[in-house]
Amino acid sequence: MDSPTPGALHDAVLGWYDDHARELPWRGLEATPWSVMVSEFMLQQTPVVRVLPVHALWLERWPTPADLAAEPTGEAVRMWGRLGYPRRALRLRAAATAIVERHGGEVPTSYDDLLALPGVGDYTASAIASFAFGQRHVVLDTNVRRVLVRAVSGQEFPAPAVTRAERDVATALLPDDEATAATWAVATMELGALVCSARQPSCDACPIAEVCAWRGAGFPAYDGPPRRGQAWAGTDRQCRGRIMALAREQSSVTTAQAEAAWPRADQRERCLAGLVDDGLLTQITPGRWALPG
DNA sequence: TATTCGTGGCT
DNA sequence: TAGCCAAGAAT
Repeated sequence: MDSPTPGALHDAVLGWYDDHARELPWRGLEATPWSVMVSEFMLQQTPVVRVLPVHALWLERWPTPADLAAEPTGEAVRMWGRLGYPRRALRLRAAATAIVERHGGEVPTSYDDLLALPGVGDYTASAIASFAFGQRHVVLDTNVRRVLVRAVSGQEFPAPAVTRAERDVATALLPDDEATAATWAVATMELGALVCSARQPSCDACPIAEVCAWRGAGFPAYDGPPRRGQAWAGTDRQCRGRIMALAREQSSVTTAQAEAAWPRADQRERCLAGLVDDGLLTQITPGRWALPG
């Protein structure tokens, strides 16, 4: 099978996106850079359907970075709800503060300035620069990585961490034109999210199925290094989650409530101390904790 | 580079 | 049903 020309690949994916893109609040002409930025923080490791209602609440309450920066960190954590990884709420508020202090309250437009913000790594900086400002960047998230490794390399799943080869492939495929590159980035992500999914890809609905190397090779199973699952039962994360759920629901958490939520003493105390150390909780009196005010 | 860090739906 | 997985970042 001949390799497709980049132009043909672009046309197929961009055409598919034009017909099948979801209408999301952080897309479209009315979306501000701040709305895009909030969405990118929330979408880190969290599905779109769960982000939608929380994103709406945040943008209604804090329509600008300055609005969020003016609030106590505990309010950000409470409004984060059950999205998970609540340190993202702290980082988003810290990023808002940095935007006020360093960028006059406007979300910075350059990749380097974005990358310097708390909670912003390579993916998020590229995504904001591309989606909010229409710039040309390689945007390598889990969806794009899966699409490219399947279509180009013929493997079911990408390696645990981004490889040089992956980035080279993504760079080579990035359209030259700035606006087209930005649409390409969101289109390849959308293709991975809606069609080229991890478990049950809908190859019959895929615009590049005919040139997909993985499909062409007969869908060989992943044979790379084992991908570590995330342990949950009995972990500190579960313990921390229980305590944070109490803190969000109530004005404070007592020792007795924490004991009821997590009987194992040494782990409970370690997690409480860790949450305080992370800035997610404050010990307001001996034996009583609350979200930071 | 390998771990850690929430939450919940899906198969 | 018990994993697997979801627009990652920080350390």
